[in-house]
Amino acid sequence: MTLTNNTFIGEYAYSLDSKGRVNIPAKFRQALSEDNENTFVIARGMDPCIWVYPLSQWKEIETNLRSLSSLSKIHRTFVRNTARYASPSTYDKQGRITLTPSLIEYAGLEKDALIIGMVSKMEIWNPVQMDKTDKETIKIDPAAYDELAEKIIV
Amino acid sequence: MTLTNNTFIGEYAYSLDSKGRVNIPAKFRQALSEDNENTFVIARGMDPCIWVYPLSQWKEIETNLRSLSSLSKIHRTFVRNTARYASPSTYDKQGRITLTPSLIEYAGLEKDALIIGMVSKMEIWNPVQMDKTDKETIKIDPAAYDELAEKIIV
DNA sequence: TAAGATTATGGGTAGTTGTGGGTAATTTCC
DNA sequence: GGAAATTACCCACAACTACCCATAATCTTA
Repeated sequence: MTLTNNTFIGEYAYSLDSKGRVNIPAKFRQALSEDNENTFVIARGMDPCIWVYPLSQWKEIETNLRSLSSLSKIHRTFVRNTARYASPSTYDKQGRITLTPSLIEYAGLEKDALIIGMVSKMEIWNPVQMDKTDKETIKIDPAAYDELAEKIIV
Repeated sequence: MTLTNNTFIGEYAYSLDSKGRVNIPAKFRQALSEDNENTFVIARGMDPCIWVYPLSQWKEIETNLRSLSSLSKIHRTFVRNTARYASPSTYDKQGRITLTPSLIEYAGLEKDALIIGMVSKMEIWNPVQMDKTDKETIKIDPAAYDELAEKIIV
């Protein structure tokens, strides 16, 4: 099956092994374009989860970060928080990446890992935390949500 | 007969086999344009059913999703909810696509599957659920319904 | 109406994928 | 500089999925 380059959709349940490795879904690996050199960049998500970017996507973020001024405190803080916990990770012959202890702790990962395709990147969640976040979603303004749906969904 | 490209109308009754496969009506396969590479994208419908998009149609949705910002919580939630349950599925030599267990459960599918043409996409229903939903339709505001009908029907 | 083509459904098999663990190379720290 | 810990790379196996073939029912067409 042909997938769009560097596009990730779907949900996958995998497990984290004792060495801190998780599988990257085969479909996601196949979607990676050549210039990514089998490498992802893992970082803190805005939600309590890990964000996983294809290398090429992360490079664009780096370019954007470069353009921010070090004179502005809010810019400095933003750059620091973004760059600080980011780390490249190449997948092994079995298709697994190794997560850093710091990110595992941040996302509260234990045995189970839920990998979610977010189109331009993917997220790794503790399923328990994902459930909790799902339930909070109900509190989101339904009018704003519907408005979005109307714009996006065919 | 030649149908308009990527346009689906009519209703078909098929069965779901033990491997989670359903037939795509031959007419619908014939209506698919070449650039779809014999592939559909299945996703959660707004009603308790499965939505089936031609690949090209889904790509438009993906493009729209890409334009949303990860800094906005409601945008993130929307992207996640949309992409999470979506999955590409190419039909096999017999014209069947494989549904994911998650979507089968969501739509409450058992043995029978009702495939409904929705013009730009199709829907897969459990016939029992479809009946139930039909009966609830009566509760829809008849004035609003008529107003729509006047706009659309020649 | 009869023969051929197409369509719907079932099941087998080879290749792929997910998961665990082992070993060698590298790094860290005293 | 050497021991301990960490990391990167490799192999093995079980489970699953995609692909293939078979058959029966239906439709098409001459």
